[in-house]
This record gives sequence, C-alpha cells and structure tokens, in this order.
Amino acid sequence: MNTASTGGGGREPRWLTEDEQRVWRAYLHATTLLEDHLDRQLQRDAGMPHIYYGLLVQLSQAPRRRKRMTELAIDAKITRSRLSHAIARLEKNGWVRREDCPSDKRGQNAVLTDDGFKILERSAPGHVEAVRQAMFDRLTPEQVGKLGEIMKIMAEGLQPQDSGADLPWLR
Amino acid sequence: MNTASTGGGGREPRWLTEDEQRVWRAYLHATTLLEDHLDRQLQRDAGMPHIYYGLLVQLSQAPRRRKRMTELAIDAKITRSRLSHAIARLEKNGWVRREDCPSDKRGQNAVLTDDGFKILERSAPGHVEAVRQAMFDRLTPEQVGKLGEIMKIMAEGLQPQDSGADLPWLR
DNA sequence: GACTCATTCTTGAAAGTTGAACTATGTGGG
DNA sequence: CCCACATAGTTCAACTTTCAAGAATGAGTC
Repeated sequence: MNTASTGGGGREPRWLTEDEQRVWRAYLHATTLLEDHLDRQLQRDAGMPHIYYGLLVQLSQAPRRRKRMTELAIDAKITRSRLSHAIARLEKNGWVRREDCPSDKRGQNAVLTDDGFKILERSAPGHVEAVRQAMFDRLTPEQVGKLGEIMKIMAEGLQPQDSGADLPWLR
Repeated sequence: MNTASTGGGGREPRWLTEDEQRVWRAYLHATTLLEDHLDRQLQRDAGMPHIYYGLLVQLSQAPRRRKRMTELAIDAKITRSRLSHAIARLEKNGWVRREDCPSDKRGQNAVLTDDGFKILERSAPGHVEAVRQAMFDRLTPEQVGKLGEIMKIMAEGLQPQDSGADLPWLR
C-alpha cells in the first residue's frame, strides 16, 4: 500500500471540486438506490437478496452447474466467510447443495440444484426487466458505452491488489 | 407499479444483449469493489462503515450541525429504522447526540458533537484521497462529466416513487 | 373535546455480514 | 517421515440491516 498518507499525516489534501462533489454524490445516490431497488425486487420475487441471486447465476453458467467455493467467492467478489453463510442458506432452501471435491479433500463444490435452476428461470425475466428499467431503458447507446468504459477503468483500479498479510488479497 | 409482468407472467423477456451484459457486469463489479474498498478504508481509519461516515458528513454540513431524524434518513437514503440503530451506535461512540425537537414533540434532532466533528476532520483527508484514487484520478474530465450525467439519470428513475402501502415511499 | 388517521421515531427479532480463530488437507524441503 | 507453512472452508461473536410492530404526538373533522 502506498497509502501511508491516508491516515491523515500528509499535507493539504486534494479536496474535491464542486463539480467532482456533485458527481460523487450522484454516484452514491444512484448506486445506493439501484442496489436497494434490486434487493427488494429479488427479495420479493425470488426470496433472496441480490448477491445470493448472483451466486445462483454464476453456478448456472458454470460447467456442470458447479463451482469450487473459493472460485465462486472470487468471482462474486465476496469473502469465503460470507459465501459459506450464503451457501448454507441457499442449501436450506434446496437451491444449492454441497459436494466434496474429488481431487482435493479440503475442497467443496457448490452445486446448483434443479430447484435452484427453476427459481432462476422463474425470476430471471423480472430481474432483467428491473435492470433494464433502471439502466438501459434510460440511457442512450452512447451513454451505455461510456458507462461500460468508465466502470471497467474503475474496477481495474480496485482489483484485489497484491497482499501482505493473511488473505486480504481475497477481497 | 406497472410491473405486473415482473412475476414472470409476461411474454418473452427483453434479455440483455452481449454488450449490455458486459456493461452490467462491469457496473456490478466496479460498484461492489468500490463500496467494499471504502467500507474498509473508513472502518480502519475512522472506526465506522461508509454509511455512518456519510451521516456525520450530512450533519456537519447542516445548519447548527443538526438535523431531524426523518430528514437525515431521506437525505442519506436509508430507512428510519436503520437510522435509529445507526444513530444509537454513533451516540455510543460519543460522535452524535440526540436532542428533542422543540417544535414537534415527536421529533428528534441528531446533533454532531465536537468529538464527532474531530473524527470527521481527522478522517476526511484519507477518505477523499481514497475516492480520488478510485475514481477521479483514473478518469478523464470528459468521463467524469459523462458519469455525472449518467448517474443523475439513473437516480431520477429510481427516486422513491409514490407509494401504495405503509411507508415504502421512504425508500 | 373526541375520533380517526397520519407522522415520528424506536424497538425486537430474524437475517446477513465481518474478521478472527480454527480444523483439515495439501506442498515443499530436509 | 517430519516439519513448517500455505490453502480450503467453516465457525463464532460482534455488528449491521431489515421488517414488522408499537408508543407517542400531531392534524383534521365533527
């Protein structure tokens, strides 16, 4: 980390300009509202929060509809701990089951069940519609393009850098 | 709501195109990483999650550094319940205190304490720096402008619409 | 004033998240 | 084989969020 100055020990901070503040607030505003909106939509229509839905989607797209826990955690950008809890809950719903990894006795695969797949089929249309209404229906193609570029750049800058300690790399 | 079709009863859903999917994934990816990053940064440097920090900021900018609970909840885009818990926690830290609203006996003001203000002064530089590094340092001025427009549009479309039931308008 | 309904805020329990500690297995060297 | 250390996943406790009540005050109507 080169954020030694982050603690407040540095010189005059580079405050945001008026314009930047406006953009930042708009960003926070929009992202919060959208996340809340999707969480509610999916909680209502699929009985789970957005992140859990995302896990099922990942599994549905994986070969044989299964994935190693760690891999799933990385792809979904969550900690293994969080994933453990999440899979436990989804397992209770009968939408996922665990299976021992044949090649590594430490490992577990999360497997999407048929019930899980059905839930996905059933709720996917409503979810896509919600995403469309919130984003793609409201933006011009040009804006969508720009948004894609911008988000890609931001994501790159935040990629779980190197490491240093135990396993902060995993987030 | 005109989302009658959301439940899955409608006709063929308007799936996302390949490009749209890419943008959507990039959006989710970037926003998740950034939120996590800021949450950690603030938890580490200020001892509270991002949203709590936002509450202190709001208070610091309000006249006399105080605000009615409901108003604060709306501005911060959270439920009053969540705010109640949050303020309780911040109060325990000594960064905020409650005071009865003089004009409405039902009301409460959340007041930023001197300690709260100090925490803010102390952690603001690091926080701005984190935001800069994640967003403004990586985007061109043109991109920042576009991002602002885009986020504004999205936020407008998600504004706590009307209502219907109890108080879902408040989110 | 009494009724009714709206508004403000809090509370409690259930659900979800976090970070650290823990178990078990894999890996590379002596 | 034995050791030290890395990896995979889970678990626990503390914390945060959500949802559904609930207590109190305000406002409008008769």
